[in-house]
Amino acid sequence: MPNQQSKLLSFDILPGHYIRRLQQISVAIFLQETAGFGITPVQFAALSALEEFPNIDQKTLANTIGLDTSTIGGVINRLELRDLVKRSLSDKDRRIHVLTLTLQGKILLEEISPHVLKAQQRILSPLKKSQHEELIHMLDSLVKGNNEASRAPSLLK
Amino acid sequence: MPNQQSKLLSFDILPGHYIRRLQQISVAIFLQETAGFGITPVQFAALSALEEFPNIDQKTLANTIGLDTSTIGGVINRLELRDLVKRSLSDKDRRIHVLTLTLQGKILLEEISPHVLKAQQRILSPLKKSQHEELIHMLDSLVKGNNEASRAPSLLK
DNA sequence: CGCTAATAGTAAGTATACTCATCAAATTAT
DNA sequence: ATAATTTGATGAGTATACTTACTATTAGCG
Repeated sequence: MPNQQSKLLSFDILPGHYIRRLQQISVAIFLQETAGFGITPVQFAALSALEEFPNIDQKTLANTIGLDTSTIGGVINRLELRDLVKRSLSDKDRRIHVLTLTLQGKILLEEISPHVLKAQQRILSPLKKSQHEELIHMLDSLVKGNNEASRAPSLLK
Repeated sequence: MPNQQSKLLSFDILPGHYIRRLQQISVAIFLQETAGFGITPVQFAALSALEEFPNIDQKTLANTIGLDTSTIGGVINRLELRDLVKRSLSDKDRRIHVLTLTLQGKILLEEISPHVLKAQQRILSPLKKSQHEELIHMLDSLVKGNNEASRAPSLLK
């Protein structure tokens, strides 16, 4: 367990610090387990979401996986360059770019899935099996309970 | 709670996805609560670590807060530009840049601390008080148990 | 019907966070 | 002591992740 001896806040006992470290670790394990595919966690989320909800636009995809429209543009660019995703202009609304998985995208998604699963199990491995559900439940509460904070306007001027 | 209907992996039930979302939310709340200071979570961790361990070098600081030496360079640059940190060459080993908090850095750290604390409480607010300890304990286990997986493993034990 | 407001996407700028390559300085090995 | 290796720091390159500003297009209202 963490210790606290300074009279000031010690960064290393703050939830925010744990969360940041855990995110770094989670990404590292994902990349290790899926090495050779050249896919990042965000790219996997994008492909996975497009498999579940085909023909959605960039804005909807961004909302689905929790990104803003600026970030999703770059993600889709990289996936399009590798022919994993097709981006086409909508006829009904020419502002909208409709997204679909290509055949290659679908194949990659199937091939990478067991490795992604293994990565997730590795991340949770320090916990007892009984704690896995508990953790997921808490993370779910935290994300849903703070959802509106996620893309709030910056007050840094 | 999450639902799962696709035959493939659904990204939104994976721990990695929750962790990434929680990190985004955690940063957003930190920036909201500390608006006006213009300090990021990583910069706060760096200042806080330098308060606790003065006169350490960049490599040690990087290990302490869980960054690699490339990333810490930029962080220190920005803090140095704002006169919050002083970087000086070591006499004993001229490869080493020794870091110290300036007076301004110490003052900022004191002033920002209550806001950081409030941010942490806000992040945890969707959980019951009794679950806070439990979550921190699990995050601690996950980070320590997977510590070597990260490319910037922390030396904090 | 035309003007205004809202919306989808892009672009530029900042800040993590990593990789690999490079450089200078220090340490180790022969 | 010189050569080989290791080490601390930097720089280039890639990928999130956000901001504000801007363009193009559509929708809403009088």
